[in-house]
Amino acid sequence: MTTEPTPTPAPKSMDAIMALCKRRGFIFQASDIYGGINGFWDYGPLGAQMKKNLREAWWQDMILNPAWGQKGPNGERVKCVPVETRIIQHPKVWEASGHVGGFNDPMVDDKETKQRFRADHLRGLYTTSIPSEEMTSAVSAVVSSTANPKVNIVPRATVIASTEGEAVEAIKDKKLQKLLGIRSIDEPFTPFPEMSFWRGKVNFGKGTESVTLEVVPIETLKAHASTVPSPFTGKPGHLTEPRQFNLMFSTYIGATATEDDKAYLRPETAQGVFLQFKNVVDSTRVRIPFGIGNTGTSFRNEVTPRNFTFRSREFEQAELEFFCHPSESVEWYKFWRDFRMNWWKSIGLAGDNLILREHDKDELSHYSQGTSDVEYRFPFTSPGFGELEGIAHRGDYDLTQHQKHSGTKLDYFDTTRGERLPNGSKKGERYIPHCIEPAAGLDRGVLALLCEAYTVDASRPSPELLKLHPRIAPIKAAVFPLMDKDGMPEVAEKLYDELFAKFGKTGFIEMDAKQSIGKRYARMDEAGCPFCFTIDQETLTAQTVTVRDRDTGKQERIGLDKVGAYLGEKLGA
RNA sequence: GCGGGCGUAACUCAGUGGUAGAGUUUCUGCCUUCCAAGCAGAAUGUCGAGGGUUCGAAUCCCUUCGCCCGCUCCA
Repeated sequence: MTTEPTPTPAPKSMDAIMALCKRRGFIFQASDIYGGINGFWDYGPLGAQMKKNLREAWWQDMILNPAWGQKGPNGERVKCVPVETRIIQHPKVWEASGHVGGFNDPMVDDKETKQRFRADHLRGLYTTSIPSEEMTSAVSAVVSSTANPKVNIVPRATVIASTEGEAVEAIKDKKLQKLLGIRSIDEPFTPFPEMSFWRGKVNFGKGTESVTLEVVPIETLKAHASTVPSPFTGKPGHLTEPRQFNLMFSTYIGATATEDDKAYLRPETAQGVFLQFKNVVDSTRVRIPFGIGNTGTSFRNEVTPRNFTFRSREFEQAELEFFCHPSESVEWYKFWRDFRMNWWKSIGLAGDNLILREHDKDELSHYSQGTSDVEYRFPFTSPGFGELEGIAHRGDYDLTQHQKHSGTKLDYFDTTRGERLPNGSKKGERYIPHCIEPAAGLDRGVLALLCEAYTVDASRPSPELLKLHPRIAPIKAAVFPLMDKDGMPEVAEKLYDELFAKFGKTGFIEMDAKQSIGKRYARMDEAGCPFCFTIDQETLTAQTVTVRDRDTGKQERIGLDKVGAYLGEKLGA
């Protein structure tokens, strides 16, 4: 999908947003009084309620009334059920899911310059005894196949690049050449036909030599860490062996806590769903296609937690695993992708800051037939975007993996499929369902909603406000007696009681009589409260109040007895 | 992990070796009022933490923690 280049508005000030979040009690640093703890954030009163509103909206629109009651590609109402699964599961779960082994790529550090790079990005210049002219694909195939010779050959120089082409570009730089001990490049590098290396001619100081440029195998780095030259200095002996950074948090189960009791905190909630797939099918009258939803906390030991709450080490996900027949999976994938985009729009992220980005083919996991991200242009990613939710077509990968590792059958017997039998019923079909996974980050959602809602309008008496969608706003309404006397507080109290009884389940209802009316409006603007109802002199005589709209500042006068209905309509409650 | 910036009242910040400050906020009065209004008064500090130098440290030095930016990374 190509996106039209949209004019990028000046990003909002993240500092100002963070200051407001702290000032008004949306988000605090975790363990603040101890100096904080890197990568962890707490929610204050308004933030906690706001996040709950977001979670409830998800639950409402994904579990109780999935996709707003829309019909799916099969022409029927979408059916979903919830589960609540644990943060800690059997350690083997994470071996099956692949998180323990290959969660991330091995990294190498240069001990001298302290720089770190991905081991598989290291390209080496190898001098060969075979002159460039004589190198044919037949010769190179023989050379490559003889006991993986490159493992035991140390490159003359190294450079960091994700492709050979990039590496060639990089070593055009004279300064880098000098660093790596390259006198001159005597023949430009060109790709060698049908092989994964490039060749050229280089002078390392002993005259022109034929060289190949190719990936330095990780095995070479392990076996010859002390002699492989650094890509930063050209000096050998400063690179560490490739190290696997495990992003999983580990813990120990039981009071004795030995290595045998090691367990992991989940890096995603999805696996809990796959583990209970069979139990849900067996205990609930659900039939494929259907979804299982799960919200909860996950943990990842991010290398660099940063950007406020965007990349936290502890975060909450709201994930749906939607199971369907393989033949319908692509249709369901498109259905959920489009619905999730519309859903984020419906709660206030409408506009150019939200995009749906389809992953390129080479970005996809080997098992996936499609993945899209719902991405938001955060102030700190602008003009780029940051991921809010990933919608992935996971195929039958997860159920197959767990079936293999657990030894438990996880297939599904579909009685609506197969040829029709003489008695009228279907023969049935046994298969492992495919799974479509819309996985949303609730903390990232809250952050995006806050960033989108944050508005500075210098023409207003109160320039800073949060234009939060009424469904998400933690404070739903405020009641103000214009003056703290003449019977107004008593009327306000009564109205407050009424609104509290009707809407107190959805969020806070506030009452405030302190200070000037302007300050009270300003306070509510900053907290994102969409509506303020003010009791004035006229209320006492004509039984009407003013409603002030947060976004426009406009006021209208409505009957005191109509306030409940008015607010109910606006909140969609 | 590297480099740069920052850390002083609830908030925004001033304070380059000599008694910790301003504005806002909050609170108490008064005023009585539809947009951070006015007047008077009051409250609020382990100067991020630890150590050192000094007669004396918010200030200089070392260590450490956290936040922001860039690099790096991002199943």
